[in-house]
Amino acid sequence: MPPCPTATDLLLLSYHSDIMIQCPRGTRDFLPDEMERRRYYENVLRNVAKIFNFRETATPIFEETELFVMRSGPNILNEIYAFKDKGGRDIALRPEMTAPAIRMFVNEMSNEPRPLKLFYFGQCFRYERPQSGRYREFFQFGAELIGNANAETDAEVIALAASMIKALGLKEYKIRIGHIGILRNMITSAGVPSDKLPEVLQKLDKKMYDDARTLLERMNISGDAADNIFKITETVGGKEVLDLVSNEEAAYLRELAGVLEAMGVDDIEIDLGVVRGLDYYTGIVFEAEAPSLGAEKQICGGGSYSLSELFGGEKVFSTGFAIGFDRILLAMEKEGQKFEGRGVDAYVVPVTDDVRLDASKIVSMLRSEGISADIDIMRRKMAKSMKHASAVNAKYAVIVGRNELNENSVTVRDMGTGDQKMIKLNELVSLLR
RNA sequence: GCCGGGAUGGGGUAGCUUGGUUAUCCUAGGGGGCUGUGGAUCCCUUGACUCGGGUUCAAAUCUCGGUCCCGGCCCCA
Repeated sequence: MPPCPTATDLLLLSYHSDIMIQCPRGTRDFLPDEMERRRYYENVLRNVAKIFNFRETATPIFEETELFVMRSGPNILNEIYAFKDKGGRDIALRPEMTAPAIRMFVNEMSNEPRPLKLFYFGQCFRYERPQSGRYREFFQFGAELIGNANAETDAEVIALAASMIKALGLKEYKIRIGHIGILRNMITSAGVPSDKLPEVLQKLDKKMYDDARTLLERMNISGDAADNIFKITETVGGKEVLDLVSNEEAAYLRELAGVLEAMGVDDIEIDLGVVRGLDYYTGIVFEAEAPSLGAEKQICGGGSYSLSELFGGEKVFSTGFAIGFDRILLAMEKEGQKFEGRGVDAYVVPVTDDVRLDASKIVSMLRSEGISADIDIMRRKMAKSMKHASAVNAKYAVIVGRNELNENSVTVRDMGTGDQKMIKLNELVSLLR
């Protein structure tokens, strides 16, 4: 190992260094084209949220580590970026945004008129092995509806998620809705003591039916009852599948399906076998997946929960979800959805060097009128500037030459069609607009 | 954390099995010609073997390790 380079060494190196620094594992740079695309779709999501009267919030990118441990348990420490800051505080980059949103609600919004309809967009961080659709820095779009535990609340949130996916233009996807209590209720009424419930649920979640069967046999559950439980675990379909179960959770889902139908949300399935490991989930659970994505195909996950009392607030029911922005963009790309960048509206081309100041005045005038405009600053010759205008996808070339200026005019060339004409300077803005 | 496949100019690639001249081609970037007009064409030019060790007279090529990417497992709050 060579000695640490001094500042001077680094300065010398920086002149032309062989050392290349790359993005840290699992992170990405976004170049202008990609960024334009991302911003566009971010705003599609924002607009849908606003139409549903959800309002945008933002919380810090890092929080006290304890916040996430409270929500998800100490094991989460293995999977997040957590560290001590220079003041000795335990800090973590946020791995999700529901806990921060509820913290914000408890701290600062608990007296706001209910319901609260909040949404947010931002990056989260998880220390996991990256693969397709899974990054260490990733972007989530999320929403929380804090108010009441009822079917209208849940329907509002599910309708929002469904509208967002639709608005993005994704074609192949499935939204499944389940209720955390259906299986639980069934299993306990079959005679499983409640302290054994988590163990059984875990086996079912991992589809280890043989293990589950021996477990149930040990508790004197009949083979028929076990078979019935396994069947329900696997059942997904339209709302008619709810007829297979007669508990109150099924009745709730039926009511929810009715509200969704009234709202025109028709692209959902009922999944009777939903299981969640964490116990702050109180009712419905839903998720969306895009089959084109392979192993990391879940693009949206949500449900109703009660977290606020964990963070020192009153007990409030909420329903929320998060969309995996990177994944859903990836799915759209795989479906062949193209995004066309806009390019600059006007590219100002001085014909000769002696008109550059006049060209600068013109580009400046266009900008002050709110027209995106650019000008040759490489001191290129005219032909090269035209070539450049074409390369940067300019809509119009504004050609500034001595002939034009003598008539108080410029030549405007439509770079798409090649048509061009000379027009007076005072008509330029209205023509470009 | 585990299993497997990869990494060659800014982007896309040939070469690797069988080590051997100046590392192939396309594209992109910069400059120039066609002498006030882009997408065409021609000329010049910039620019790469992921990093480190080993084997060898000689390594992009063989070998070991690191890093990063990709597919899958685990996890998925």
